[in-house]
Amino acid sequence: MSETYGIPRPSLRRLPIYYRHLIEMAERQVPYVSSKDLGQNAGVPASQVRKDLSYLHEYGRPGVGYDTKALAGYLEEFLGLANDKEAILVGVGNLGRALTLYPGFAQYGLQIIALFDIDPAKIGQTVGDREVLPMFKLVDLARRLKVQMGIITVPPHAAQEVASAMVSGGIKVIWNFAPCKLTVPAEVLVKSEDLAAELAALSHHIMRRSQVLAPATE
Amino acid sequence: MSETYGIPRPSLRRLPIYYRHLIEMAERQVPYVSSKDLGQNAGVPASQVRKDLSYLHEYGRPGVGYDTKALAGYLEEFLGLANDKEAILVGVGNLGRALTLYPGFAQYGLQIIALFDIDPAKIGQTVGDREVLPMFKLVDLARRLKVQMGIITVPPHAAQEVASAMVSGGIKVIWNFAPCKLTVPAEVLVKSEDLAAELAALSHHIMRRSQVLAPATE
DNA sequence: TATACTTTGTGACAAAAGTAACAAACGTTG
DNA sequence: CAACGTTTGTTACTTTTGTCACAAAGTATA
Ligand SMILES: NC(=O)c1ccc[n+]([C@@H]2O[C@H](COP(=O)([O-])OP(=O)(O)OC[C@H]3O[C@@H](n4cnc5c(N)ncnc54)[C@H](O)[C@@H]3O)[C@@H](O)[C@H]2O)c1
Ligand SMILES: NC(=O)c1ccc[n+]([C@@H]2O[C@H](COP(=O)([O-])OP(=O)(O)OC[C@H]3O[C@@H](n4cnc5c(N)ncnc54)[C@H](O)[C@@H]3O)[C@@H](O)[C@H]2O)c1
Repeated sequence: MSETYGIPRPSLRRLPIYYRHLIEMAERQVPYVSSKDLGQNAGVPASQVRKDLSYLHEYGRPGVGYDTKALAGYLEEFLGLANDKEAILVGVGNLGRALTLYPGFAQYGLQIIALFDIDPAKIGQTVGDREVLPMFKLVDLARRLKVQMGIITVPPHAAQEVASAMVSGGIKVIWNFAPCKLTVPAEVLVKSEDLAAELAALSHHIMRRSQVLAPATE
Repeated sequence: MSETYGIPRPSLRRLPIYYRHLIEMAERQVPYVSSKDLGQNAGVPASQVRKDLSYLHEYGRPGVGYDTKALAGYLEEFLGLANDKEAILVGVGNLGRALTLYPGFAQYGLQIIALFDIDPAKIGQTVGDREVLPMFKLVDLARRLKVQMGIITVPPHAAQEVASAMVSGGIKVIWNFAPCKLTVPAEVLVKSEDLAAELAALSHHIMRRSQVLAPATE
């Protein structure tokens, strides 16, 4: 069962897309949004949208659509976007810096409250108001501040040790950008973002595409 | 049918993970790798690995496993990782810079051959040996060099116009990091990496987790 | 060679996800 | 208010994906 307290995983992952469209529509003062609308924006059929929303228990009005603000508010609550979520980020390299400086995450309630690195040259530097701290402070800080999320942007060979430190610090959710497998206790959730793997899958498409399109002899 | 020339999409996306483990094992001179091994590394059951590999037509040896180098080589060919794929990247901000400077993509055959931005302050700058070019050069350059992939790392409000320019330049595959929907002709493949949406889905888990774990009264 | 292990490939089955269809609900228009 | 178009919630169905189980194929050992 890949369910997550009642809602299938693929549905859950579509909700933020709907949410984003609703916010946009709310800004434009559009009072109602239809499943057709939401579907076109998300690239899924309207029936899919209705099914996804039926897992939640917020209802729309036949002939009209969904109340824009009400549904946006409900999704915000369901996804916990209004709740503040505090995170630490380890590995202040190019990617870590980009994630730290990205303002979009704050709109979803994420606060990156501390940065860590092993490189003495980086420790003490400031990135977006936050100072880069040495690794030995990680476990204690995470524990003291009850940090909810850990973001890993170190090279893969260092990722496991960072993950273990986060676990020691009581962190229960890890967002991992290093291309490797992490071993953690069962109660810890690891979500990996493997961009290189996505690229490799895309690479296959590019090949097949040029094969199909180039020798147009047939 | 979400098949991709015979192989289901989820299987295709697991292949790079297997590939990575095989490369590691090859470096350690391990001659054979079993489906159990591959599965543990990828976080899927061994039967899943065998099924995925059965879509390709490279076979393993019962009682032994898969020939490490042979399978790695076959996956490399199947995924087209050895083929050079030329890409342009538009939007040399924090994320664009990180992607440009990341050496890992080159291992998968990706060459980012040109950078573009609209900001006069960035045009002419150099990022990892590549000069940032003005937007008006995009279409012509893409067409002349038969660029295969476009990478979009501009703010969402600018993404559609960039995508359209890429299409005009004959680009057939777009890797989009802006959190928005892109409308392109059917023959163009868009793969979107929506990190904020992933975060929002994670946010839901964090909420549910703290609810389940904190009030342990029941 | 016989026997005791491993491990593969696959076909049958189970679960999950997506699609389509439609009655019921609603608004609008004349 | 009746007729018509729109849109919902849900059910039934199809397709896709994942899991399991096992015969067959291989290795190792005595
Ligand atoms: N940059 C990208 O576009 C990109 C794309 C895909 C994947 N990734 C992955 O993301 C991760 C980070 O990539 P990057 O480009 O930012 O790398 P980077 O080399 O720029 O940064 C890595 C940082 O981690 C620090 N670090 C190394 N070992 C550490 C340790 N044991 N503890 C704490 N800090 C440590 C380094 O000092 C450095 O600051 C890598 O795993 C990479 O494979 C990056
Ligand atoms: N940085 C992150 O961690 C992160 C995370 C999730 C999503 N994103 C998305 O990735 C994209 C880039 O993020 P970023 O943090 O690098 O932003 P950024 O503001 O640092 O960089 C954006 C760049 O795009 C350029 N640009 C703007 N309009 C343009 C146009 N019309 N044509 C060409 N170039 C243009 C800007 O000059 C700037 O250099 C955004 O869409 C953002 O939402 C970023």
